[in-house]
Amino acid sequence: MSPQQRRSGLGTNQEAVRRHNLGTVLRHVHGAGQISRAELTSLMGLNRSTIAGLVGELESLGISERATPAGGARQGAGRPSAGVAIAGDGPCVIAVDLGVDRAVVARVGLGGRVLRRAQAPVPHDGEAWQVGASVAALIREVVEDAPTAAPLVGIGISVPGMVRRSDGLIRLAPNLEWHDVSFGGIVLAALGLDVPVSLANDADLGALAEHTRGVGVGIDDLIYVSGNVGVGAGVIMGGHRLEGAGGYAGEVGHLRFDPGGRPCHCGNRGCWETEVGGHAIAEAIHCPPDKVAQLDEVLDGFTSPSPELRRTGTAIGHGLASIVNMFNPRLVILGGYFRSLYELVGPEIDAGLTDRALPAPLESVRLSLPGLGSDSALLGAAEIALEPLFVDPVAALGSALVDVRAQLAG
Amino acid sequence: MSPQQRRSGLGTNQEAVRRHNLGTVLRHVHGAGQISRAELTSLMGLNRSTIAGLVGELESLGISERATPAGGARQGAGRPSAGVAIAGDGPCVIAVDLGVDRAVVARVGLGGRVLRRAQAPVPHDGEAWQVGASVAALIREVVEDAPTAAPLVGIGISVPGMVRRSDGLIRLAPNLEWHDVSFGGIVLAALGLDVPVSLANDADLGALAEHTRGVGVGIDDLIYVSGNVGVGAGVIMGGHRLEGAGGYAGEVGHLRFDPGGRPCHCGNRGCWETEVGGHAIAEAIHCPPDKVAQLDEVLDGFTSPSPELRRTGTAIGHGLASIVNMFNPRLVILGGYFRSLYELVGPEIDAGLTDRALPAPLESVRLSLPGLGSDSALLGAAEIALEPLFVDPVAALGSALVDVRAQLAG
DNA sequence: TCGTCCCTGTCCACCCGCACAACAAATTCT
DNA sequence: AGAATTTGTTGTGCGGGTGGACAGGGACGA
Repeated sequence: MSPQQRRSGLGTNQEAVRRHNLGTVLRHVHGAGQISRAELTSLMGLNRSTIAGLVGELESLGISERATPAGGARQGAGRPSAGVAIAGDGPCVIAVDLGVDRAVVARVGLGGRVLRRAQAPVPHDGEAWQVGASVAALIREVVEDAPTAAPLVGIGISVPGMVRRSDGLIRLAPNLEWHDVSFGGIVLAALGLDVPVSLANDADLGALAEHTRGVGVGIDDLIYVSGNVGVGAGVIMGGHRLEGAGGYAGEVGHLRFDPGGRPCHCGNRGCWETEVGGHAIAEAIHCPPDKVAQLDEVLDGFTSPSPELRRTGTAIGHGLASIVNMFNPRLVILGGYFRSLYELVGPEIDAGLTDRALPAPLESVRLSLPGLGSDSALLGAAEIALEPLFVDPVAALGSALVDVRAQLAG
Repeated sequence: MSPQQRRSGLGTNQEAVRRHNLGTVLRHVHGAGQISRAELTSLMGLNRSTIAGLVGELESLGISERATPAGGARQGAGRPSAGVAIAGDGPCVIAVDLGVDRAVVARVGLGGRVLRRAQAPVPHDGEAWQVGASVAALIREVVEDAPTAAPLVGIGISVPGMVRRSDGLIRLAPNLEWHDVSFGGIVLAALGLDVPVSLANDADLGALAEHTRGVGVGIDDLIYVSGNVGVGAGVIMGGHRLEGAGGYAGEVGHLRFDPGGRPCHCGNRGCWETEVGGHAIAEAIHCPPDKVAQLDEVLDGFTSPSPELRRTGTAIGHGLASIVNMFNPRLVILGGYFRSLYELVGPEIDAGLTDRALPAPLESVRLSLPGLGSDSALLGAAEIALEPLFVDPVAALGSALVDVRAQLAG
């Protein structure tokens, strides 16, 4: 959601104004990590005294605290502006990055600061409740050292599959072999807690995180293409997540690529994924099938690309061209094992894209590696969990969980 | 733009609240044509007295006028609510639908009412200034009988090509053979006027119009696929137009369809357009190439589809499947000659889509014909010209042109 | 070292816009 | 016809952003 949330046709009353302004201040603090009141006034276009009031409210809510004027970048004369910093025991969230072979869990505070992290392998044929128990154990671990005063706002979970927007149901996670799994409920049950849980697709969250604090800061039209066994994309257009009717937008893996190509697990032939998906690449580099989940590590061991890999690079570029034609992004971020591939066959990918994309969309697009490394999805999960805080800080804190440690013990 | 315009990170003051609420009231009046104050209060969630104040301001601006309680649908007891209707000599806009072989121009008032229309053929090899002069003549015609009091808010132009969002430059209109044409400036120069001009792609405007007052009312995720010699799409996601970095989003005609297919004018092989574009279909039905621009009329003469046409229908369905997978729309509207085709080979299109789309996005999508017939793009052009009125009615009226007739005479 | 300049934080009165309550008006239901 | 119901109108109150006055705090120049 954007500073102005997307309501359709509603009016605005002054209560909503306050909510929005308070949330926007917090969003700026979150984005910058630390920011001066003077910057806030110029960014938001409000009066000094108004900003003072808003900042005061955030402080009394225990979200932010006054900081000494940021030592570094002093620009001109005049009284230095007091900083607004994120409170040490301010609100935090749990972020979960569920991968095909491992789960990463982190406690994350405002500003995207990872306060503590833990991870564990996930069995290949694990049932959802087993994985849920394992994730719950990791959550208990990262909550262990949380300050008593720090409220837990929610849990965000990144999923390698299609997640229904309306209720967070995992419709299909092919590489976990899950169908219609209510993973949020499973984790909550395993924890014995009741906090807001948000789930979303890993590529969508990668896009969100890169837009908030990665290479995509300030770029309002970007796509994060993720290679994680399957191929998917997260799309941000006009500064907003592209979700689609059900939340399934961005399924670029099943773009028609070559009608005479290999059969795909979706039932068709020659989907893009059959050419550039994890299994296709594993085959191209003669990597054993059981190592597909660690494909990025395997690829990092390569120093020079084989001809097969070069051909794969071209195929990636050709697929990206369709994506660029369809969405006209300013930035395409290559995540997952595409990250390692871009190091190896970058020129082939670039050439494939340049060859097949239309001139107009091509001239404004740029390819890039993720700015957050392999943490994009994890930090994106933190972002969606934090989101309610920016829509209505007071309400979000009201429904947050206080003293999580005690709650988990009891 | 939505009721809440997309500003990034700005604060809201009460002046903005008033602007927004006034614009939102007007948007509702525009959408419904006529609406009661009571409906406005419940739609916008504001107090009766606030709505009364807003409606009063619209009346004093000469935009709306008080109407007798809508006779038809009386529901319960109680005093009937006074209606808000669009003023007879209220603001209006000029809408231009530039086609490959003809231009349609209309004067359109709020509520999407076409007050007067005119059209003329456009020479196949016309230069931009010639077409501009012809459009200017049509504009003079439709303005002839405009009430003196009615202010002209702007001109909206639908273009069969790629339009740069930042300045409305026509980057490429392949079937007009235009490159980098500043058509807005040309028309204004021919008129000797200075009013706001907005240009956009015809498919984008088709989507917009169908979303506002066609089959897509209330559906926030839809795609309008337009067949007009070339194939393009207009995308609305989350209630907002999908524009992309440069404004070129939705170029679905150059999706990779069959790498071994026919060469496309874009330089590649086997773009979707080479299978389902105007020229391909003309060939399939043995229609002479110079009649491609009137393909819809030719198709309307058919009663039963040939096997070639059936194959084309399947190809359309397969292409739509890629689009549905990428965007996950709730509604796909088939415009241009796809409209006539759907009457002929609807089952083949449906089957092609069902065959190739993923189950999750497929289950919520529906195909449909345009609700506005062949006027979608024209009414969409009116919509973008009216847009400033909903963002800030007072400001838009301030910069509108009064007594256009006199201005054009002088 | 001191004074000036410039910018910022704080406090105040003020204005604007929405909400709320009370009353009048208009229609339906009994 | 009277009660019930819903809406328009009016006046008052309240919340929230604005703007000015004043004080605080650092940079720069003399």
